[in-house]
Amino acid sequence: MTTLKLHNTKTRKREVFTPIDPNNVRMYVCGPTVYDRAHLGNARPVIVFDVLYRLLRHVYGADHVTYVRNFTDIDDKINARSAQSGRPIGQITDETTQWFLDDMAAVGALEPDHMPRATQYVPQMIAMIEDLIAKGHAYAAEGHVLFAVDSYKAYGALSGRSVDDMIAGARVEVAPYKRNPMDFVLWKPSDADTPGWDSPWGRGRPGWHIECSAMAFDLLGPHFDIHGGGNDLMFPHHENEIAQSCCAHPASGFADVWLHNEMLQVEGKKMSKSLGNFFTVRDLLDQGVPGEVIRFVMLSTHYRKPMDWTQSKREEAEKTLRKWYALAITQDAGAPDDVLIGLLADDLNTAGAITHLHKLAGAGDAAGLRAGLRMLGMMGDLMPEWAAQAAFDLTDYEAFLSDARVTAMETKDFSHVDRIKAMLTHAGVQVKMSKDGVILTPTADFDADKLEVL
RNA sequence: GGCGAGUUGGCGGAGUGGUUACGCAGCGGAUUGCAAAUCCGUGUACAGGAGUUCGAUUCUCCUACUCGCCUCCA
Repeated sequence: MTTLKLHNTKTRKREVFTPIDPNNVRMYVCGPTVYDRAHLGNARPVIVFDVLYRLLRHVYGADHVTYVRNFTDIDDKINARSAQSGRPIGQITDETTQWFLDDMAAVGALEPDHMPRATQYVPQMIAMIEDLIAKGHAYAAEGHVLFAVDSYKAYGALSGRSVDDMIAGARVEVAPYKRNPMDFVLWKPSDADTPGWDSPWGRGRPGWHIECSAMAFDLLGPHFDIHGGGNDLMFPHHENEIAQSCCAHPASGFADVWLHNEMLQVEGKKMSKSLGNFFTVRDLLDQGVPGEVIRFVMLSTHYRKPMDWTQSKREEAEKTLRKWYALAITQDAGAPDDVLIGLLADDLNTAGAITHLHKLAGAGDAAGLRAGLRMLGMMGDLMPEWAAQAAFDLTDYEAFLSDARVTAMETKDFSHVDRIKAMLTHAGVQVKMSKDGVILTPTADFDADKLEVL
């Protein structure tokens, strides 16, 4: 069996992965808060953990992996969006959830086995909060319930911070009802205009962190294998999840392995609305960037390194995929080879895997290339339309150019041929002329309108 | 200030205690009416300093720089 190694944030080491139960390898990844389109950065963890999901299924069997990714549909950002737009919350979250699923499918992500929504797990959250209060790890105050960080000695272990350091950092919300400034909210009261559920502490809504703890517990149990997410979630979200779950289920240990992907940048800078380089996955798709190109670019950088989205990477990825698909389509996929699996098993070396695909392509191994592409979640059973050679019927132009060329061969006057060629090139058509004839291929820049001058 | 990640050739990006990936671009050649495409060949790198070692880009320490988090942002 393949030995899987993963970099565990908890220990800051690359460790051999040993599943708790090889017949049911369990993974939880923090999903989106559904209030708007997913931006490109949101796609990174989805794609990274999708590769891990595929790898786990490959190693342990498709029926022996349980992957959970939640939808956070209770959140003050959603409430704010509703108040501002006047639209009902349910409408916003339903719509946004579907957008997310559509966009992630477009970048080749498989759907997880379970996609729980926070709104469906409020009773479990309340039960967990009650349990934490009963065990002395939480307290109710002024309609809130707060987690007492002093009650959990290991608080801060994941992110390497001590409570004292964090208080020294001083940017914590101080509230009169908090015993310790670092205590965080498990439950908070809702006014009449805010969504709320009845609870022992009055009508209110859960805090963000308890949502994930409760859903993970309900679907995966108190002790499971892998918990993933972006490294910006490490603190406070994941730290708080650990505190809640470990205190509610002291003997369990929660997740064995913590995986965090690095952030995404755009042309060397953090993506932000103020810099004007903010865009969504849908924006790219609408611009005609194929989902597989997005996926390819994402996978070309190791998940624990900052990944820079640039125009040149996008173009290079598209060029490479076109070339590979043309070769891979000629044969059915075999099984992915051991070298490729070995690379992925080594802490998800997707960049190394792509290099390996370059080698397979260079060797003309169509079946191997196709299997490798499939393993990485690219190229299904059919040639993707965007990469197909004949996206536009150029046969008339081929005949036209070919005739002109035959004439030119006799007259030795190639000026007419050169003019036609220049126009075709200008329209984004690749012109290949050889002894065998003329072949026209549309490129990424193909623009049919520019052909009309002919 | 605290915590963490990173710094590899023109660009992107792996990896390794000794033999200098890979892709793109470049250069040379084959081919071509000219090109393109293709094929063949080819140059350039491990932030700086100290240490460990027979030997370090790879291990340890220090410095510099970059980035992220410390505010319910993946």
